[in-house]
Amino acid sequence: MSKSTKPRLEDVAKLAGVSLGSASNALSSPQSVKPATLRKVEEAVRKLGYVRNAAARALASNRSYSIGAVFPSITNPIFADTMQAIQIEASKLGYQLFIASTEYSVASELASVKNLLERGVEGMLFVGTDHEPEIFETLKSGNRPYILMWSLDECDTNYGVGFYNQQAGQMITEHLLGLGHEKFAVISGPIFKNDRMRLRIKGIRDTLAKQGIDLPDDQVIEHPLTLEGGRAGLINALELKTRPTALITLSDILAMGVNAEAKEQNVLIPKEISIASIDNNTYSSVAIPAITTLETPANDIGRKSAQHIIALIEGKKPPRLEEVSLQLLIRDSSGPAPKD
Amino acid sequence: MSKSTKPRLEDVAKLAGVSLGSASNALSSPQSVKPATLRKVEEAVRKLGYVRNAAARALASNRSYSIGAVFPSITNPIFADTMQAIQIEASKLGYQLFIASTEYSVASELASVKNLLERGVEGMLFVGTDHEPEIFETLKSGNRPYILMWSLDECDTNYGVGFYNQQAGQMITEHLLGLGHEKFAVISGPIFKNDRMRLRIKGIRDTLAKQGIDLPDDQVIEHPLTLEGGRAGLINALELKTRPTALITLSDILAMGVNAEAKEQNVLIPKEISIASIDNNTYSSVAIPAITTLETPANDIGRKSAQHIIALIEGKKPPRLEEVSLQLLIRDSSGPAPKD
DNA sequence: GCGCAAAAATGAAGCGCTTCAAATTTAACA
DNA sequence: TGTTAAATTTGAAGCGCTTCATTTTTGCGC
Repeated sequence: MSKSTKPRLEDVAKLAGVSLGSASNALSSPQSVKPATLRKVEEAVRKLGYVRNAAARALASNRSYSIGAVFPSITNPIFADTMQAIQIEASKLGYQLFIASTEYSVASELASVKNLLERGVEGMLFVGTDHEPEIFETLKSGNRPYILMWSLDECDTNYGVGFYNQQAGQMITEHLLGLGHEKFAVISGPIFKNDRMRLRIKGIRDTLAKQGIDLPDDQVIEHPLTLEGGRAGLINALELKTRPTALITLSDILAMGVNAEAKEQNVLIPKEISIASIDNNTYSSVAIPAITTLETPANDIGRKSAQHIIALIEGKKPPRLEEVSLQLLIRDSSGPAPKD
Repeated sequence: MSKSTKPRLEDVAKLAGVSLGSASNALSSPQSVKPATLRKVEEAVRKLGYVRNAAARALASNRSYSIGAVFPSITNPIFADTMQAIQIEASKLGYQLFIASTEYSVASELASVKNLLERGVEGMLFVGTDHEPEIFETLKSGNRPYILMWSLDECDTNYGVGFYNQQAGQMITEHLLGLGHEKFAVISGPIFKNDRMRLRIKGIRDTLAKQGIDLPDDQVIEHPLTLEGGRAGLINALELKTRPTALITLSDILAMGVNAEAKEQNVLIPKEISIASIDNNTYSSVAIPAITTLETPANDIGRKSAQHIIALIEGKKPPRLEEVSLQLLIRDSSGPAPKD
């Protein structure tokens, strides 16, 4: 009894003794067939080991029940949390998530989008606002909704779920200002085409300016978003003309690198230099010293984004901008400015 | 000039002045059409903003050029690395990766597999060997190849890419034995349906047994794979009848939790108790103390798995078992057994 | 039991592509 | 230039499903 070829819905229908149309209805809208029919179809499905063919379904119905999300990186834990939240929520609502990652390469993003579009995703999620205009044009002309996650600052007329990165910069700066710091430096991830970094820096700079503190460009140190980036950043910071007493890292992984390098260089945190960060990834609470950071609710962003994009797909009207709340977690890496 | 409806390949063909078949060939096997034809088609594609319909392609060709991977968790950095490596490699070879995550729930795995199968994946990747037999049966009857990642120990006749977890257990134990330790405890993640945990424990137990050291069940402490799990594990370990001087955590995240709790309880690592782990995730090198761990090459596993599954899909014969190499990274969390 | 509206089932059309046998064009060589 | 084989192109069939206009069955009130 060899299953030479995969059973089709027609085989199911035949075995169940119903028409193809009824078999289809039984699977797609069970409430529209008689219980007896449903039962017969379900049994035939089981007997045959029938598996629906999503490609045929998508082709015939012009629906794929899938959404796409493009991330800068899969391995950054903060995005992993968001991905997970999106997946769980989408799955609850009957949608499948397709993930693309550009590994912070701008060039490949358009290619990823096209690929997802070919795949028939009905809506898309992006991180941040800095993307090739062609991407948005493609989406719009294809009539596909999309949502920008994380950054509300420059969402323009797009849908967004996230927070204001400038405000994030402001909050973390005010914390350090409140501790009496006056000499600042910032370690950022790559800034090109990254609105989160750009706007956080702007928030920091503006907040400092209000106190009459200048943050010249050379005090904003740019490195890759890795532990090594953080280490290199601290080394650079220590070589600055005026050595900072407060160091803001724009992502926790940089802060962890700073921690590690500080230990090697025998720099005391927070005695000599305070570190404050933005993200709150899983590991920053157990870093030594534990990192003071602004929690950006990656989970909430993912969950809400999934809800909103699916609402848009289904013709509903979610709020255009959804703001999630930031929370300052004061831990051990920040302290009063040293008095010299 | 409204694009009322999405352009089809037929529209492209018409605009390019070639037949539907030629247009298809131009896109799928460019070398099989004349350069002039190719050029005309490409231009028409550009003019129309044509996007291929993967569903139609898949339906007509019975190929989806996609693979599926089922992970226990998206957020564990060790799996994130593997996912990333698979994606990069698959993409290079012209395949798309679909990721499913069961969040360590056995029940949902079969559902995930069915979903991926509906979606037309041509091959699948799993973590470990402990899966519902029904999953493998479904795959086999559907004639879909699959590969088991991470665990070679009990691959039976399946294809596998990974290492021997028993050997991993042995290696980490021998390191501690070499430091003179005699009192051991293990903190494991959930063991049910998790061959990695089970086999690592067996490796540890057997190695200890050879030295005449017994590892009774109550010295194997089971907690979720979280920082909190690690913390709770240390607390349990300290309450054991014979307090261990050597603690093996079966995943780095547990070791980080132990680190954190040890600090709070004023337990000195490695002076009073040595910690050795298995994984080497991104963050364990900067933990304080830095965690001695057995590096399991998550990237290699991902890359090789992608290569092998695609080889299988394309009818080639990759090696049935591919072993990746383990490396002991001795850092600060392990040291000589205290002499009392 | 009858008639009628509502519910359920039917079956054929068609979604947009690939494929392949057949037809046509090109290239090679005498 | 003529012939033939090789290289291209063509166009129709069909992948497995959903959909929807029709037909058939069911349920209800009298």
